[in-house]
Amino acid sequence: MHFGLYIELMIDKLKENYGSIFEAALISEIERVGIIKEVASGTQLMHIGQYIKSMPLVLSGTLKIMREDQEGDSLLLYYLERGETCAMTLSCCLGNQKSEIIAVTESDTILIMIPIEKMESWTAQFKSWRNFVFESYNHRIKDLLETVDSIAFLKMDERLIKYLEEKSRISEDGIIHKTHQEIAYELHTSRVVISRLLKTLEKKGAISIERNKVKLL
DNA sequence: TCATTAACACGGG
DNA sequence: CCCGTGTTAATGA
Repeated sequence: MHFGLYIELMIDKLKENYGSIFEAALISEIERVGIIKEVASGTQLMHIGQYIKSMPLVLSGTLKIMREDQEGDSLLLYYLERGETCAMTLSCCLGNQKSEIIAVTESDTILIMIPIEKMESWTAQFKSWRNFVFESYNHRIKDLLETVDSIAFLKMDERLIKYLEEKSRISEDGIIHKTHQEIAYELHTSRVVISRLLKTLEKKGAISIERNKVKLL
């Protein structure tokens, strides 16, 4: 593909996703300094302890933001979709802190990376940017609280249902393309439990199960 | 009581 | 055969 045409496409995507919230001057600033990055599904973008040099704007695809312990066990915190950015990145950038989380692409994803030096000047210069950052913060904290509630107060069967609802909302065809093992990994439990719970959900008629597939009814 | 771990059988690709 | 799945038995919180 011709490179100039490719850039044009990305700019279209940028306007499509952010055009309604950012003023034109800010959009062209993003075009000028942003670095477009295409990432294949299943790639780890962020590691614990890594310093963050730029912040991502999601143009297409989905990222999952996860917590990880020393043994490498992990837990899903929330998803990032197109039109969103990562609040953890923002707090890391502002405090020049190491990352507390990991980010993995859930599908093929296109990002625009914004150098963190721009953060401060844009916050002063563009009202829409300021709003975007604040709203992003609010949204992420809301998601995070929901996850905390879910872990603290819900049993695994209810957590699984919530998880399936969230996943099918994000998925294009409404089908969750995951193995029981992968679901277990994200909910931080064992495959036996997921298999058993999915089986009972199927018997209740809430879902249908195929190999590598779960569909909500 | 319910989760985890290990183990095994079944079956589709 | 390999992998995902369904199930069970033993053990522990």
